[in-house]
Amino acid sequence: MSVTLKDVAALAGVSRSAVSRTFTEGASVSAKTRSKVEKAAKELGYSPNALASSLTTGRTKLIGLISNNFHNPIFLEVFDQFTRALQDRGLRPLIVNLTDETEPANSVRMLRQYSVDAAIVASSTLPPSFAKAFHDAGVPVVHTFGRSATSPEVHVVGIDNVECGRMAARELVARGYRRVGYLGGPQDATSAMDRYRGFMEEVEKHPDLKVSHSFAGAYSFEAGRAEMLRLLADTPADGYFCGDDILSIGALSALRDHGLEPGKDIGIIGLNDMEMSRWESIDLTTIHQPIKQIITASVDLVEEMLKDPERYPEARIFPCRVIERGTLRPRP
Amino acid sequence: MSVTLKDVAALAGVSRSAVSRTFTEGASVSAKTRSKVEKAAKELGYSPNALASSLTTGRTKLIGLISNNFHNPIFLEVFDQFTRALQDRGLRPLIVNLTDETEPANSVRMLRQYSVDAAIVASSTLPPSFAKAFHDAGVPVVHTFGRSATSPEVHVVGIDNVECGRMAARELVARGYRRVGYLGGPQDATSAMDRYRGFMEEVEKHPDLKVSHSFAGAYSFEAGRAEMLRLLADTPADGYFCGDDILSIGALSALRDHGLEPGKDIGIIGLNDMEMSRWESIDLTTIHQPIKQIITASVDLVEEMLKDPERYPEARIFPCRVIERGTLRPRP
DNA sequence: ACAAATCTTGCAATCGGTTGCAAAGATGAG
DNA sequence: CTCATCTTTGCAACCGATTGCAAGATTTGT
Repeated sequence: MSVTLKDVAALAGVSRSAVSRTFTEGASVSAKTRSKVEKAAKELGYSPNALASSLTTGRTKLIGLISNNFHNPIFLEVFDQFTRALQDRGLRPLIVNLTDETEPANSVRMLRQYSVDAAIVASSTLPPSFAKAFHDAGVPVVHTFGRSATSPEVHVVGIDNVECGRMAARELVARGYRRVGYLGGPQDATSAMDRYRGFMEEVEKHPDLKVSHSFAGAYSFEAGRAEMLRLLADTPADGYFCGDDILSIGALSALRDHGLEPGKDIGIIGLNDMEMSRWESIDLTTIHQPIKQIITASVDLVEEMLKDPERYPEARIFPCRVIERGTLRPRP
Repeated sequence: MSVTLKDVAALAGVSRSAVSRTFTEGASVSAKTRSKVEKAAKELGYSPNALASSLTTGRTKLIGLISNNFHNPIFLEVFDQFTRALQDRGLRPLIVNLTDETEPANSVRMLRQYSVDAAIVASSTLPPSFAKAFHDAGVPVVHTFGRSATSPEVHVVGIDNVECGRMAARELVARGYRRVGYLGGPQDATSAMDRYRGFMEEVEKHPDLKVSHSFAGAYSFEAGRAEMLRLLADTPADGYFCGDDILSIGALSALRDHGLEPGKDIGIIGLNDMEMSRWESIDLTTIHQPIKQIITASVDLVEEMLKDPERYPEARIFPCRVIERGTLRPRP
């Protein structure tokens, strides 16, 4: 079958310990032994069994990557970045695709069975308690795109959703929209509610505004489109903050169906700045979320937790900024 | 730290073997022992260490999932389906994100270090030799979206790309397009070349047709758009087969920029039928690739290989069909 | 109630590595 | 050249499980 430590040791004429040591960083082996071992290893095509060694070292370099967002195209970018960032640092992503029914306890158990060194919960819709379940089970965890808090119970990396809500509201107001609406993600998503809070907080400073809000059933094209179609059937607002680019794109599709020109007849501002928003046919004005930095920071935190598991939970919140494109009328 | 077999055995007052046996299917344990053990296990919150047991059983239930397609939105659907299909059967996906430089040897080594039970290469752009490298290293492998062959060297699941090329050509001809073009993916992608072959084979039956072809730099929106813009600068064809929906969508964007109406001025037929193609603003006529069936079949094959590693390589090829939408003029 | 057949159970070896410890070897100072 | 010091090495125990085997416990048949 597969070649083991013992085989290499036999061929090289040294003890198993010697072989083990040549493959572990910073162990004491003479140059002579090392070269004998390396020669034998190459000859046999040996490579150490990571799982077996994890038994004694207690480190698997496996990182659980948990998400429930397999329908928002932004998550392909997220997975791309996460998987690369992890493997660049010698860590291996073990994916968990949360379906609606899966309860936290299940994923926690599963990831513990595989002795993951840490877990990353990548979702803006899961509650802080979900991430906390890992922490409580002794699995270091960072909640990426999680709810920001001044004293979080687990590491959180993401943006200030409330502030983004305000930012969007300010932007609509500054461009002279007077009937403004919030079109958010599902009401049980923490991100949707936080963005809503910020939005309302800001618009309430302007008593002359007419304000409305509604929530789509999911962060998806279809949900955004359906919700906007519903709004258009009645008296719509003239400027909307859509809680996510994919909702915005759905909403844009609804507008065009009604022969309305986005940015002229009705304004839309999104959130995320995903690749697609840049497409000429979409050209969405949106709030940029610095995905790359967020992911790098998340993986940084994972590494730091591996060094010091007792590390005090921290929130790393990144600033967002408005990206000017074609779906809002210009500032006066 | 974490609770082990021994702890449970001690608390339950039985041997370690007894505990192990209550947790392994079909082992011989009396009802009495079993209940004692289960009680103790629950009390301690014990769950067996999958990695430790893999040492003796030789099964990790880890499946390597290897891809280089992190920019085509269809792959979010693919990942969604794969991860669910695997975890529904108690298997765990270990992701490898192939960047351009990564050579096969690296991923093979890495996955062997983690003793994956099998590997799935999910890519239409990688050559058969890539998948074969896993096979040669003793890792059971299935190449999903791989090149179909009558006697493949490894399991292949996918579609007949040559036939899809023919199908697209027939469709264009039947609808009266006389100047037809192939706009394919990168030339080093096997799928792009196979689709090209089929397309040419079919159009060459009609000597009166004017035929052209070109290849985009990647399977991406930007590449499709760029290539179509280039074509429009000269004398474009009147009907195109774009080798992938995302290329098509890029091409459509280029057409609209030039004030051309897809389906009227210039016809486009894609391949994949990804979610986005259904969007009203895109409404792409395309060849449907049965992703779900392909993935289910791939995971089926994985399971069968686990039972019988010597299984003879097999190609499972699924039929495709044209989905009529708005980017080709109707058949006469 | 007894022998034979069938179940259960614990012992101990094993999977592929790692690591503390003490002995052996190398190096340097005097 | 001797002794003290620092490296290198192999032994053996261990990580957390599984499993063949033989002994002990139960069940079954008569």
